[in-house]
Amino acid sequence: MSQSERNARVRLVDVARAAGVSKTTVSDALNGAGRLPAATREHVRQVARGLGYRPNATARLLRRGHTRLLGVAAREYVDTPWVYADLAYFSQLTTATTRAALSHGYGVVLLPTSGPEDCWLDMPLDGVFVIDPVAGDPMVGDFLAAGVPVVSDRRALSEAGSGARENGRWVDFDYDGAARQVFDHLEAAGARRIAVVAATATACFHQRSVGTYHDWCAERGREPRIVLLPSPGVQQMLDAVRELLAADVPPDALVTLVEVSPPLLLDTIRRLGRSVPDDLLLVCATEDPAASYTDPPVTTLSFLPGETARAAVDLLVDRIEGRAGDHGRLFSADLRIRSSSAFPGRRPALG
Amino acid sequence: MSQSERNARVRLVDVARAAGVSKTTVSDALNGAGRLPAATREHVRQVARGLGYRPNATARLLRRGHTRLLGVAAREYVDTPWVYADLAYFSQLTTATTRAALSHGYGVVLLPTSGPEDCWLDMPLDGVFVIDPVAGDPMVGDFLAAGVPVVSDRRALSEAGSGARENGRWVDFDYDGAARQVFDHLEAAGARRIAVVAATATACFHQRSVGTYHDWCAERGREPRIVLLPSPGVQQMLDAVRELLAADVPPDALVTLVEVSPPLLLDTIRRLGRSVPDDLLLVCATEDPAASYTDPPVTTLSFLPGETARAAVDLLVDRIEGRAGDHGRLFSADLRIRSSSAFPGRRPALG
DNA sequence: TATTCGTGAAGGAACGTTCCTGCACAAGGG
DNA sequence: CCCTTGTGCAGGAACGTTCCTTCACGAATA
Repeated sequence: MSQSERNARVRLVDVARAAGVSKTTVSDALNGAGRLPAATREHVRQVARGLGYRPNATARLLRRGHTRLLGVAAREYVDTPWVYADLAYFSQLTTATTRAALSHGYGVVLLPTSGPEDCWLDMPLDGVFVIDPVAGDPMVGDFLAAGVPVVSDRRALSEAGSGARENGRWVDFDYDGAARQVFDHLEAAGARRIAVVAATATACFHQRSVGTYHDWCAERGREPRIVLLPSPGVQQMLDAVRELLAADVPPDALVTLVEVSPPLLLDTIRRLGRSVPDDLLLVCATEDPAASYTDPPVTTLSFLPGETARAAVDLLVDRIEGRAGDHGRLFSADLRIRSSSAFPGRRPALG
Repeated sequence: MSQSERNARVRLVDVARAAGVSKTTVSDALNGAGRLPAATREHVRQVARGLGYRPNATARLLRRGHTRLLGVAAREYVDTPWVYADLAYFSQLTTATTRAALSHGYGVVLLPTSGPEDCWLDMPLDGVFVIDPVAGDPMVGDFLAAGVPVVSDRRALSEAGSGARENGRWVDFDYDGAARQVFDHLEAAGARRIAVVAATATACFHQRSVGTYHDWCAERGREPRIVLLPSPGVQQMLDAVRELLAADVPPDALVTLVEVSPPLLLDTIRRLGRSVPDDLLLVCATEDPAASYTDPPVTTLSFLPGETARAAVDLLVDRIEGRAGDHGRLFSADLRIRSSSAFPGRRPALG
């Protein structure tokens, strides 16, 4: 008795027995369905409340066929000692994804990026948003094969093959265009020796931006100046900047592709005896709102985590709920020009 | 035919039929259970692979009785237009929770903090971490009543009543002690006019710290100086600091309880013509690692999101998996003293 | 030769819901 | 008085697994 009492949750049939009705009646009464007189409905509810009945979520799910749960995984930095969510971009992306999902009535599951093979398939998901998949990502293929709708980038979906056309949707970025926008702007502002700080990750954003930078330099016969960080981290980042500025012919413009606190970077540059924008133009790829409150305000390149997440979730939910909709969305990064990247006298309109 | 073909996922029985065996055999073959000769096992696996069979996660869950899914909800800012996850503390807390959960083999669901009543009970969770519950929080009570183990703070659990002793575990903070530590430190460093910036949220950390500040001032016959922000936000925060420093008799120490970028705050103070720590001692409650890289480095009060999350998840998983374990953990905030809060000549040992 | 034993595999209950089908009964129309 | 219609509710299938029980059969033992 004490055994069954201890861990036996009260079920629908228990309520039915106690109320002297069938389980159909209980289910209908609690869900507001069926043809029941108010009296019966109320009576059943009383009994259910009295017994402390709570429906079993899993059983409901099985019956209903959907879980209203969306998975999110940032794959780019799989198997690194540090965690993607520590980066502002991913943090904002997951936050925005959560918000968007909730507005559609979906919960969000943060997925393991590593673990036993196929372990992600154990989660009862209605759809998945795979952020920055690695090349030939098995996760994308696994979910598509399991019939779970996926939003990821276009390349990953086409790699995954069959099932992708049916269940895959994509959200892509024009990384090349974004990088060129930055370099063109700096050149127009007078920069001739642009330096770039990026990370050596598999991060396709970094890889492609660095590639674009090489192309851009080659087209102009310039020498590329790049520092590649093995890992993100405040100290590594600042050290890289110190090293760059200590060169015999220091750069006259700096582009940071790795996340760094803009006011901190500005502070560091100041301590090195340089002045922004007089000695050095500065553009930061960052999501930190602090950039617009510094002196001078810092020009930023944002990858619009909020918009991206919203689009991804909309695409996913349309697919899940069987509505027609776009097959993908192409985003362009948002370059917000501020004083840190305009030489005095030729500042752009935007202060 | 095309209808059933289109959306009918291949099930265990389909594999069984195709392989000419029973579902038991298929289940055993795929799960490595039962007494099967290697030949049969391999044959079944071939057929399953050929049909593209993927087990249904929900059905498994129902059978197994557990989902290996943990819920996380930050309740403090329920029904505010902005989202808790935008704050560094909560962001780090959820990240750390995710990491800890994954290390135990659990996924994490970010829960809606608002929505139709009881909507959180629709999620198939093995346990829940309710961060900063509001007074008389229904979420804590609902989960406990549904037999779902909960980790939250001690007060919320005792309010929730029955079921709490059995299924509840707690993680508490010594807010009062932390606040006193800060004020005592500033007084020892020579401060006589301490100002505090906090938020008017239901945030128990802010409420209690402000209360402690009042007590602390009363004990010394000092006049409390407090600015309460209606909402967090970079602009509001900086405006509050400007207002404080513009007073006829400006404060000689500043304690910020709301999240703000330390280098940005320092920058703002500098632009107001004040110097840290000469004119103003500074202590920030923040999780931003940038604090130690500024000039001067900023004294911080951290609420140890990493440790808190790890402890909460350990407590939860112990309970779920039926292991004995602690009933709770009390944390004390981590005051890391740096140069920003030491008058020249009486700097503490820690640089 | 009759009995045990171990192996290989099938059948079916169970998990806890939802929902389709159907029955009994009362009221109303012909 | 019979047939229809509608109401109130019960029974049971289904969702797709896992796993307990049973069973057949060939080999080894008495």
